[in-house]
Amino acid sequence: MREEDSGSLRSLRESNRERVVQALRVLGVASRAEVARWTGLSRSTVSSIVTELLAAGIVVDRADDGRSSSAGRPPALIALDPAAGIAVGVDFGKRHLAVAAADLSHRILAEEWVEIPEDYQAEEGIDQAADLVETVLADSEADSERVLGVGMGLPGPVHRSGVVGSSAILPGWAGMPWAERLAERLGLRVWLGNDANLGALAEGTWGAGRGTGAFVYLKLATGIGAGIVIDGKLFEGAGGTAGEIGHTTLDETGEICRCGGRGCLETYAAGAAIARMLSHSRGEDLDVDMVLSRAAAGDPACRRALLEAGRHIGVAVANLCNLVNPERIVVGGSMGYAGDLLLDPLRESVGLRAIPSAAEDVEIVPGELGERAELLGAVALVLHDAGPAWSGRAPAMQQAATAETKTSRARVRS
Amino acid sequence: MREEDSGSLRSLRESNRERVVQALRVLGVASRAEVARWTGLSRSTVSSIVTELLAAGIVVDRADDGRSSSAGRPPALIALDPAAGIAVGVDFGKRHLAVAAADLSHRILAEEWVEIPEDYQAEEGIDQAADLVETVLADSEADSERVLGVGMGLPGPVHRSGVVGSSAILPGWAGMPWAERLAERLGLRVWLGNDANLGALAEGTWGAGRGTGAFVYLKLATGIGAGIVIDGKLFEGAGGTAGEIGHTTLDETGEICRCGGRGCLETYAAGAAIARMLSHSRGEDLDVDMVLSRAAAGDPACRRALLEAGRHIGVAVANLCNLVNPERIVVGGSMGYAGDLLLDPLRESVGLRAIPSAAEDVEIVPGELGERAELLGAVALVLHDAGPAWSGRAPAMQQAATAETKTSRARVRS
DNA sequence: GTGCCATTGTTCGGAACCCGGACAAACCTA
DNA sequence: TAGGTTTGTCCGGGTTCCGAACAATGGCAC
Repeated sequence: MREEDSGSLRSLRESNRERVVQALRVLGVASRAEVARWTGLSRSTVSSIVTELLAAGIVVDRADDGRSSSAGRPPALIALDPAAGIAVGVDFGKRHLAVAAADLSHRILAEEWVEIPEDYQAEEGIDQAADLVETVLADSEADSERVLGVGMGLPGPVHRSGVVGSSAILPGWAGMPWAERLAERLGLRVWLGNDANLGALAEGTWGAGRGTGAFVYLKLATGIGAGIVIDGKLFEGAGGTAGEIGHTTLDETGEICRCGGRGCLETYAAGAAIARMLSHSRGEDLDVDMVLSRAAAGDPACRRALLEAGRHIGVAVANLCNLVNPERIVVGGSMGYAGDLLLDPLRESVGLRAIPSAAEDVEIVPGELGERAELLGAVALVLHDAGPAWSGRAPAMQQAATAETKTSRARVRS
Repeated sequence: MREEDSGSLRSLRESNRERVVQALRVLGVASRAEVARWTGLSRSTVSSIVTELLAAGIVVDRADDGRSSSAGRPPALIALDPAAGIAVGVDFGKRHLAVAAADLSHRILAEEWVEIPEDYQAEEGIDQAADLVETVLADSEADSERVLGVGMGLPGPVHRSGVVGSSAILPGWAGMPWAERLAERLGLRVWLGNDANLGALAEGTWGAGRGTGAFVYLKLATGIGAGIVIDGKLFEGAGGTAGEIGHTTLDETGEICRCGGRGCLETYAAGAAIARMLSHSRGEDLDVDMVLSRAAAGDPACRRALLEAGRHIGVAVANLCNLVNPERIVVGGSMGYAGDLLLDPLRESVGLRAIPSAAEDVEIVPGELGERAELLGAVALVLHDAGPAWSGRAPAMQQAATAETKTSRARVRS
């Protein structure tokens, strides 16, 4: 048992408080009774916790919602106070940089998306991101005191230590703790995450992964990555780099990959590989987006390329299904928009290669959040990880509650 | 939130009680103070819980352990009452059937291991297992009232529904809920598990997987399977069939595998495949054990076969490391005994093919429990899953505690 | 409109629980 | 033998959850 205080009454209260917040995160606007039903706690307990949260300014009354009231006393609606915290998300891509600021209810307050030149260097990237964060925060008119922190998504392995691993997309970034740099530059706390993991977080919270016990988010873009979510929690593995499906060996004698392996999936089916292959055979300079739009328009070579990519990806996904046996696979990333042009051969491959029970258990669907999945995930990363910061605020919160409550049954030791 | 009663005081007590039991499971014989330190609970809480457990007969005093006492009052040692429950484990292999009975402290009371003809049918297997369970229970002189249940391990995918999937080892078993049959025959509750998962459970509890955040048990025998343990809990996936690494596609154009795929790892490197290959080239009928002993004796062809198997397995394990990023991989199963003859090429393969950070994070070690891993895991399955049965007994337990305690501060409503 | 009903939110008492401190017990060392 | 140390128990204090009772509030039947 490594938890520091689990088992105590305090931790029980804390987990119940977190549960109420989670309920409001999911329900949006709700009455205390609804929260009680959702959490399984009694109305009295919920009432007590909500009183604390109100005093702490985490929750606010929401006068009325215009909902048709049923028989009985009309509920007093509450919701998370959007103004209680601002989370910033930063998403680095191969050629784009996106930044968004959102409140606790996940409403996006301001957002920026800029194209940046390929193969930009890390320093430039960080600088530009910092500038953009400042712009976005200014646009959102957020109280700077309320900014909880910044979530930063990178397309490559992110080790638990905070060091970025070698990546096919951002080769120059390896080996340095760039999150710290951004944190220093902005004076804000920064959480770092792999882009596929962040996409998984987002799709699992608001998108196609909701309500599953185990699902995998597959990001098909310039590179190929995956994020594994188990029981609503991201599974990151020992070092934080779980989900690197792009380096599944498809052919032991294949092309040497940047990762040091041979015949990795990425060398066959990543956006970069497809574009390179078609550019070569066509003699013109294509990128993934062009391939996708031409395929949609009916270009046979581009369709064929997607079909083969789907099959190749399907082999790796079949392996994944055998190993992880997920309930659902959510496909996102720019190539995910190819729809069934890519998904059908992928499904076919999985059906042929995964063991029958695993193939039957899994459902392969496109993502619901589109190209903003990673960005939303970066925001979610802050909201989830900064959530426990409320427990840091808890003493103050309880004092506030005490001051508010006349019959101060709750008191704080020191 | 689906838990029925989590968040309440009762559930807190229950989880603390379970924690104390878990501490005793791990520590064996211990003082209350040691348990308090291990669990992080206060001495008073532990004392109170232990009083309950003593009254319920789950825990007993262990007069003295002959341990050299340090300065201070000598501890009053306690331990789980071995007589409080008996768990039976059944392990089906390709050519063997093993049954063991163990007490709560995991001491094996009786054990049987019989060779059975290859390709035995399911009905025969179940019958023979039932007979053997009865023999073992008789040998162990166990009070039949105290038998908690039977854990049953099968070498093939076991779906959550209880239906056995198609397996290369037990082809005739697919599609039927054999656990129910055994349960009816014995009049005992039966838990069903995949053999690799059970091995993982065992190695994670007592063997080479202890203390890891995420580890994988790799069973290399007639077939190849894996069990994934995350935070001490078995990860089984949506349908309960996670870990089927044996059907990783190594070559899309390879031999057709029993599972319906092509070029699966098992067709290259499973014990059955190696034996078949060598038998063919030698013109004599070899089985895995013979290959292993000859390799150990220096036979070059057998050594070569193991080397190549190791490399092939390494490819699939590298994929697994990329996806799951485990901290450790524990290799068991009969082929695991080949030691570095197999593990060195396996490690080499992983080093070459897994992404560097994942390869650095992982440690590949042989299992510590040998051929009994699966059997012990079957026992552990019962002890873990029947553990919560104590909560069913909890009311009685509390009444007992009340009767025992003079100043009965604890009371029970109904 | 009036009385009944359903639902909600609050409050209060009861009970369960954990913790810290006090204390006796028991052993070791000097 | 005295002092120190660790252990197990007990008690008081404080926290927490729950159930029941109650007031508030609006819908609905008549």
